[in-house]
Amino acid sequence: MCLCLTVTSSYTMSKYKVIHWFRKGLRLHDNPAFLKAIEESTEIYPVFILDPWFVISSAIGINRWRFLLQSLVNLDSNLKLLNLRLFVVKGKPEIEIKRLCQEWKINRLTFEVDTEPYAVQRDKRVEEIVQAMGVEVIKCVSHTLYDVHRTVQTNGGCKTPISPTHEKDYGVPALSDLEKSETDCGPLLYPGGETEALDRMERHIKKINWICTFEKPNTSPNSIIPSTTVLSPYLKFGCLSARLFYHKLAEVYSGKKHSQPPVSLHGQMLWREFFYTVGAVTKNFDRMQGNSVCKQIPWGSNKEHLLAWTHAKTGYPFIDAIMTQLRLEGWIHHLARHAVACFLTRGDLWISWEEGQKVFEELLLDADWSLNAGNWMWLSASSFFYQYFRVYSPIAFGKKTDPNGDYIKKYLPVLKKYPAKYIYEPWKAPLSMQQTAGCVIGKDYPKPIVDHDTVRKENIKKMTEAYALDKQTKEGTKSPSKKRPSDSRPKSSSPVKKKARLSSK
DNA sequence: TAGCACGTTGGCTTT
DNA sequence: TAAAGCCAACGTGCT
Repeated sequence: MCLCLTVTSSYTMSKYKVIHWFRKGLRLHDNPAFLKAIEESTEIYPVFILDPWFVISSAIGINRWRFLLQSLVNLDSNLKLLNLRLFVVKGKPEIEIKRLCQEWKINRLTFEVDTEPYAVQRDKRVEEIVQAMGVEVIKCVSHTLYDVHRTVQTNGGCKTPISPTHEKDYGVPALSDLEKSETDCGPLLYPGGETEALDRMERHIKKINWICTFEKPNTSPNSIIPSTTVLSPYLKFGCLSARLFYHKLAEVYSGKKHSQPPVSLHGQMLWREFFYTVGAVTKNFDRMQGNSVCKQIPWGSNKEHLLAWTHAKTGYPFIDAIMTQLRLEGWIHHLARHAVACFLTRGDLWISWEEGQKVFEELLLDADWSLNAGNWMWLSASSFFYQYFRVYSPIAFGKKTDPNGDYIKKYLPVLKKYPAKYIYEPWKAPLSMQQTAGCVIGKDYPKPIVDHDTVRKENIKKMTEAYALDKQTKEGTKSPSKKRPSDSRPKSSSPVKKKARLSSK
């Protein structure tokens, strides 16, 4: 069901001149705010604003820029099928929306609610400005599924007034218009846009057995062909509706035996929901300090190590292959994210998860604010997950699903002649073998920047200390009246209870 | 002494 | 809230 909020309605007209402001939600299917926009409208201006806050920021990598622009091109194409056009505008949203409302004599503004902190502030400012101008604001905070064809049938009467200079004034820019270069992009494995999103979803939905038996922990982090759907970039930009996918899955499940949350595909959607929810209501969710759910851990700083991790030069082929795939292709498997995140933080390098979060924010096509912060806290055992003695081995973990190291050889071709025995630890190969393989460790490929066995033990000890200090600090800030005597607390619980508690999360 | 049963150790680890 | 628990390799002692 669509729950729309009409924020202000200063005067009533039977017909509206409407701006629908696209931000996320770059799609026509399951888009109630857009549907609202074309209801009762004589003129509709679908607008996307290239906010300098994003354009100037170096925090968005080239591959995600390409994905976004492709999504806009596709959105414009799909709008054309409805006799509509997209207007792409550069500038600060509060200024541009105000200008366009005046220029086009707009009396209704529609958009989809966005819960990220920057968006919340931005939207509040925009709303105040247009309300003062007597523009009705409609925000949709919950949705029903809408079929595009039904939308067309119901609303064939409205159109976008187009000037002959539309492309020049409001066309989707090319990467070069944003002073970014196509040649910096990696291979185009995941084209942006709603059309591709729906195609990709349908391709997976057809695999009934695969959907019904899907269990995330059993998928491979290092297969050459992705072992999961790679719908995440499309969900991040809203090229695909999360609810549409959820319902499609439910249709497949219906009447059949199927896997369950948290490991099923439905489970993955619920994890997304979980992080969005906690991210929306937790202050400073993307930082350690001032974040009520985050353990305070005295991370170190080592610029060289951070650079080595960021640029795939740690000397651990499994880690470096993952970081190479991330930079080149913009997507890595969830468990691969675990492996490199653990390595950067509590496992090996003892560097703050906030640094890793920044790198992922730049390089991931699916970089999603809430999920990124939440998962970094998870992996660094700063929140949600606390079993910090479970450290991923940069050597053993990948071997389970790729004993021959094909994944490593693909992304680190310098090691392609290494035998399977040494592919995860090439520094152990005899020098003669290194020479025969054409890759001498320390010369053609880095030596390991840390000794995993050593730092792992040191870091686990540091985590113990950090947890103890964190607990002490938290107890110190509690009011004494609420403090329970320690001997009244249950010392332990039965395995059954523990299990139940874990799975109820 | 091979072969087996069983205890110990070490390594690893999504939800 | 939070130093567990699984598994496989290895060791030991017995027949």
